[in-house]
Amino acid sequence: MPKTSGGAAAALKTATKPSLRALAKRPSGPRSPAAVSRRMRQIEDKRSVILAAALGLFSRYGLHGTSVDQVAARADVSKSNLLYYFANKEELYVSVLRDLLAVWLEPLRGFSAEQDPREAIAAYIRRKLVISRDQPDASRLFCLEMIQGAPLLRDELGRELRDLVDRKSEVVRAWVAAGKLAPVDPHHLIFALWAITQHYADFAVQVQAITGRTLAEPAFFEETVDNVQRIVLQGISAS
Amino acid sequence: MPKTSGGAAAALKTATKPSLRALAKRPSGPRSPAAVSRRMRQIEDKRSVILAAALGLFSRYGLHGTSVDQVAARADVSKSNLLYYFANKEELYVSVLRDLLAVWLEPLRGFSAEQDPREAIAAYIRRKLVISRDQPDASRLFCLEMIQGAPLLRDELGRELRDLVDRKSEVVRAWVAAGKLAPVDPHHLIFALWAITQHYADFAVQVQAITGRTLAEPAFFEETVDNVQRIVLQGISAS
DNA sequence: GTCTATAATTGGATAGAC
DNA sequence: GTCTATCCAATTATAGAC
Repeated sequence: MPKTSGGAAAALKTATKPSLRALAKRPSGPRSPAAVSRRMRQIEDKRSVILAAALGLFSRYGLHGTSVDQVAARADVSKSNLLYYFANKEELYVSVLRDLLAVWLEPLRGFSAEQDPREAIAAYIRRKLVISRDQPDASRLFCLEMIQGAPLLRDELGRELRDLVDRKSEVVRAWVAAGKLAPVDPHHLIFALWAITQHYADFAVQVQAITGRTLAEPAFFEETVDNVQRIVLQGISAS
Repeated sequence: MPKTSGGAAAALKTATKPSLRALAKRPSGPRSPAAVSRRMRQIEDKRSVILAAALGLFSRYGLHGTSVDQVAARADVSKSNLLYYFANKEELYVSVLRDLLAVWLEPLRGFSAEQDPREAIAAYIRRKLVISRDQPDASRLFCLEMIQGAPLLRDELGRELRDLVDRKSEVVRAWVAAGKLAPVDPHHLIFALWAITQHYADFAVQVQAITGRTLAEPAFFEETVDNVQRIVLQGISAS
């Protein structure tokens, strides 16, 4: 296997910092099979391990509350080795954030005017709560970044997020126009959906302090899905 | 006036660090009129200025993202002077947090079983949104602290918050039992109310990026109150 | 009470050997 | 690619004069 590493790997071998920096900037999407040499796999794997460790710490203690040393320790690499893969602390932080936005926006893409709104929204609530259960770190870091004014996501917020929300707002408007939904402002509806579902990740400590339970418990998870769906869809007025 | 400062002030004059430390620990509630000498007023005033400055910075950048120097600069005192009033950075931070919990819990106390649930909840939503509009810093810092696992509020969460929520949950249960409210779990309802109303403070940047508006605009504020009330009370299903 | 040093520590980042 | 050693900047906190 090592012998099969061809031109790409050889080229990478001579290249040191500069090419690695270029690599670092590429978003971690799927790559063309030809480019996936064994060496590049190792590099990507290590980057992933570091990114995962960084997410766990940044999401709890923030950028300034986390030291490079701590991330390195959790990823089981040395500090200087980490700084070989990421030029500096901020680049590491931004790399983590970048991967986040995709996860965050994904569920909303599902909405389309042909769907039944009640089913679509019920499904959306469940999907978001699954994320709050399985990826609370991602949710928390996103929240942290927002609270701080999202200095590093501001540009993307202005574009990607806004575009998506605008498109989905049209879907909601169409539902309302067709009489399939009570008259509600699309923006406020989307905010409500985001807020309630994220709450169970961001305020997990509070939820646990009050109820004594977490989404990790299947029974509590289902109970939560059911209640959130009912509140948003039916409201709480007596029928 | 200075001459009227009697025994209490004189006692304070000789006492230096120790007594000031003791003073620092006292929660900033109303004090007996006799104890409010002119000197103590000055001390309390200065503490308040520092606390306000600290809230503004901690709520944006967190404990570690804020330096004592920055707080001092914003409060218009020197760093060492600040450290005369607060033993260290953490004591300052905890002092800010302490004042917060009261603000945070206040609106919920209003609930009582005799009220009409729809009116009570509508009023609650408005009150919380007023806080999100007028005291977004408080909301954000509270959120920051929760995300980090509330290491400094954990104890109080376990008691004060839990007790209050338990009592108000009984009120909600009574409303449901009386058929005045659709069957909903009190905890999830309270979480939903908290989440949606806080969202406009904590995610203000996102709200602004998407809608181009803020709660500071009276029209947008009223529109928000109206939509949140409708979503929670009526739900979004077509009637 | 307030200020001017200054001590003491942490933590990000680099240099250079291997 | 990885490590050790080290530099350097930023900050917390204290000492001590006024």
